[in-house]
Amino acid sequence: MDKKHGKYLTTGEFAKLCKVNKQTIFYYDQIGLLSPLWKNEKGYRYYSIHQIELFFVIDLLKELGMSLNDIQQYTQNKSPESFLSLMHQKKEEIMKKRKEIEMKERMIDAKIALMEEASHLDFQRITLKQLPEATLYLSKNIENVTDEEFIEVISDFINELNISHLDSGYPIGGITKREHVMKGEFSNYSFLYIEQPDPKVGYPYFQAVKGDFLIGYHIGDEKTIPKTYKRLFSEMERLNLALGDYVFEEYIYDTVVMNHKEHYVTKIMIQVE
Amino acid sequence: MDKKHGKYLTTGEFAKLCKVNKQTIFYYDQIGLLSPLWKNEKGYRYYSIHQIELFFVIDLLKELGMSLNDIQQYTQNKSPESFLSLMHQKKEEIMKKRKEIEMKERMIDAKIALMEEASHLDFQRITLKQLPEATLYLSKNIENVTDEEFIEVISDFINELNISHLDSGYPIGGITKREHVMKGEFSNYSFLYIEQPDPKVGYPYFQAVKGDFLIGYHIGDEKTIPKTYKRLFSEMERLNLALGDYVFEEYIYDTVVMNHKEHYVTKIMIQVE
DNA sequence: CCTAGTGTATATAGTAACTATATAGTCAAG
DNA sequence: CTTGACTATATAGTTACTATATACACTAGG
Repeated sequence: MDKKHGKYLTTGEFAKLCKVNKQTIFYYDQIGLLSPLWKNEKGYRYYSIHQIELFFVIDLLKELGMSLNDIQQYTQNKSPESFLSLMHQKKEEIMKKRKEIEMKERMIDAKIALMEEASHLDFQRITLKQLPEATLYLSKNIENVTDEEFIEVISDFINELNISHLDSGYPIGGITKREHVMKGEFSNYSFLYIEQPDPKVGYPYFQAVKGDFLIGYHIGDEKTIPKTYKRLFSEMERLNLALGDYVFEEYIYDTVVMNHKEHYVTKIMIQVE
Repeated sequence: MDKKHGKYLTTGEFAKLCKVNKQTIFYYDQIGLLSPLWKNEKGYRYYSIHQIELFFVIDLLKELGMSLNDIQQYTQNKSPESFLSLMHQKKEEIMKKRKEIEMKERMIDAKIALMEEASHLDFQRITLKQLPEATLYLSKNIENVTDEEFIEVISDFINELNISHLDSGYPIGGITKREHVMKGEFSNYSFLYIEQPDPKVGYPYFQAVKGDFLIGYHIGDEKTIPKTYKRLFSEMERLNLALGDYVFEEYIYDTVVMNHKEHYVTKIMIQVE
C-alpha cells in the first residue's frame, strides 16, 4: 500500500506514532540507525509513513535483546534473505523468552497462592492433617556433608532448577529422616526439595505419598528451632502418635517478605503414625 | 528449610549462584539494595544462602520493568501484605507482557511465511488466480482525504493495531474501489487493511469473499505504478476479463528488507469477472 | 617462611540507550 | 507583529551495569 499523498511526518508526529520520546528519534538519526527520508534547508526532518514499519522491526529486534549497534549492522546491508534468516534466528529466541515469561508467571501465581494461604494461618496452633500426594524434585543427598559440600550441592540444585525450568515458585524445603530427628539433629537434612504442582516429564522425582502429618510453625531464627520441635513432640505424645519416616521443613516467611529474622516463619511437617 | 551449616558465601560464590557479574553484587550492596549478612574486619562480604531468594525476587521485578530504586523502596519496607499486593500487580503486568511476546512471535511467524512465499515468486509473471476468503481489519474510509487527514487516519489505524493486538505481521495493504481505478486514480485508496489469519472476536471485520484475481507485481518506486497497471489492463483485455469491485495492493519488499526504492515490490491484486 | 596464584577490596572511568535541559531558530494564527 | 507551539543542536545527566587499575588477603607448594 501507499499513497499519492505527499505529506511527510515531522519528528514529533513520527515519534508519537512510534510511541517514543522525540529525542529517541533524533538519537536514532544521529547514530544512523533510522534517518528521515529527507531534511529541508532548515534542518527539519521528514519521515515517510512507511518508515514506521522499519521502526517496528527495530523495536522488535531491540526487545529480543539485540543492541542498536547490531541492529544497525543488519540495516546497513539488508536483503530479503538476510531478513529471513534473522527472523528464523529470532523465532528461536522469542520462543525461549516466552517460555521464561510463562515460568515467571507460574512463579508469581505460586507466590500469590502461598502468601494468601499463609495469611489465614494461626502460627500458634499445632494441627494434625492428612496431606495429599505430592511430587517433589530433590537435590543430591546432603546428610553429614561439610559446609563446602553443602554450598556446592545447593548451588547445583539451584542451577538445575534454573536451567531445567523447575523453579515452580514454591519454597525450597528440607527433608530430615526419622533417624536424624530421633538424635535431635533437626537440621541434618537428607535432601532439599521443591514441590512441582504440575511436573514436567523426563525428570526424576520423589513421590511423597499421602499420610498423616503433625503441622506446627516455628517463629524466629532457626537457631531456636529445637524449642518448637520439643513442643511438637509433646503434642505427639499427648495424641499418642509415633514419628514417621520423614520430617519436612519449609519457609513460609523469609528474607523476601520480612526485615528481621525474629519474624521468619518455618513450617514443620512431621510424618506420624 | 535451612542448615546448621555455618558457611556463608563470598561475593564471588554468591555472584556465580545468581549468574551475574561480581561487580553487580558490589553495586547492589553499594546502593543498599542487597547487602551481605555481615562483613568481616577486612571488609570481606558474606552472604547467606537464603539471600539468593531475595535476589531472585529482585531479578523478577527487574525483568518486569521495575527500576532498582523502586525495588529498593519495596525492600526497605517489606511485609507479607505488601509482597502479596506487589505480586498481584505484577501478575497483571506479566500477563500483558506474555500477550505482547505471543503477538510478536506470531508476527515473526508471519514475516517468515511472507518472505518464504516471496522467494518463490516470479515478479515478471502476471497470473490469474482464485483467492480464498480472507478476514481483513479495515481503517476508516480514506477516499479523497487531505494529507493531514490521511496521516491522522493511518496513525489511528496503527494505534488501534497496537492497543488491540491486531498487528498480525502481515503487510498493511490498500483497497481501491473500481470507480477510482477506472478514473486512473490508482492510489486513491478507500481503506487500509491488514489480514487477520486467526481473527479475534469482538472486532468489526471486512470479509473479503473468494473470487478471481489477476495478480501482478510492481517493481520500483510507486510513483511509476501506473505503468504496471497498464500492463495488467492489457493482460485483462487479452483474457477478456472485466474489472471487479476492488483492487488490493500490498508491499512485498519494502524499507524493511531493501535499501533502495527501486527494489521495492508491490503486489497488485485486481478483482476480475 | 616465602612466594605464586587466586581471591578480595575500593576507586574510578567507560558504556548503552536513552532523557532532560538550555538555547535558539521557524512558523501559523490571531 | 507578537504569541505559542513547534523545530533544531549541544550538552549534561541517568540507570544499571561493566571494565580497569591498584592494593590487600588467603592458601598451597617448595
